[in-house]
Amino acid sequence: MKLSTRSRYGLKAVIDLAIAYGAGPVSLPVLAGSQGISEGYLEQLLRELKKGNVVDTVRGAQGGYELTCDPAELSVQRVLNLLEGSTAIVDCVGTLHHNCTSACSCSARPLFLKLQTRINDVLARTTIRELADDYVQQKARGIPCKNICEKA
Amino acid sequence: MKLSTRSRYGLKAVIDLAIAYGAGPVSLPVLAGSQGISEGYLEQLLRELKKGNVVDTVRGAQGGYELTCDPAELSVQRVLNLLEGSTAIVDCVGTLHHNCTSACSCSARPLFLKLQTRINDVLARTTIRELADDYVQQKARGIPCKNICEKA
DNA sequence: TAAAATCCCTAGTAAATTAGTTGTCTTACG
DNA sequence: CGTAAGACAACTAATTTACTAGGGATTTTA
Repeated sequence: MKLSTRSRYGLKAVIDLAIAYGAGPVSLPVLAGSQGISEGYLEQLLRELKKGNVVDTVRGAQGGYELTCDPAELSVQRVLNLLEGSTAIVDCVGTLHHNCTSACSCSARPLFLKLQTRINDVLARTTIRELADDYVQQKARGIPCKNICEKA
Repeated sequence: MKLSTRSRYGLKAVIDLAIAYGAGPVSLPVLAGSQGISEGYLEQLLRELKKGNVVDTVRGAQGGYELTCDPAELSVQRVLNLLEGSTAIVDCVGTLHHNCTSACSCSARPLFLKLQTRINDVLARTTIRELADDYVQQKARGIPCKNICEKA
């Protein structure tokens, strides 16, 4: 059930781009530096997002990445689908072809369907803009860290 | 985001045990045969469930596995937590210790928390009894397979 | 009491996935 | 032209997943 680092890194990069939306492209070194990860790895993720038409690129000096649309119009679902390949928890409830020959007689399928519906609901309703706004506001208010960062 | 086969096999085995609840233990060969998987593999999963006190065992001939409690009192969450180790989508929203040092300044954390809440909600509210009942009824009515099993 | 049916446990392994790294090429700005 | 950027492919290392193998312990039953 874990979300891959691909998804986590990629999603955060998209949020960074949302914050910079309208202010010109952001370069890979800046995006990677913001998360402290390698440029090579993040580049792969951004390329997937470009293929999916979520980001656009500007080559050459002063170039970089930028969102193709307003963050308010961009759902988390769309982003994660590109990064993760699919957001289905089991193949037999995904939108694409599946290869479970016993889906109809599967005792756990009702659960899977219910779970998937709830997950899709959150992912489809949540926009990148919301996440970016939350983040900016949180930073502005300087909310202190309470018990969250403690290691066990 | 995928659920492992551990979870799928293990969960289905628990549903099988729920259907047989009160009628004596069910042996490993029967449980494994029901899903067409190897006994050795399923045994590992059942052992985890035993450790977690979800199933009990009876050794020797006519022995097998049985649920320790009424399926109506058994949540899917408890079962999956044992099989999957944790049902957290990212470590920083799990109940156990996590090692993300920047959880407090993480731009995607609000999403993760919301998602996890919805997932936990479904998992905690859904009982094994419900799944078993659904399954038994579906079988009894002989609902035909509509478009679900077609391969793409 | 011996044989058969069960669960118990550890260790190993093969395949797949994840998480990267490296290096070369292309494009554009100044 | 030189430098700052992205584009792309290929390779690798580490981890996780999904098993398999095989012997041991316990209980029933003939």
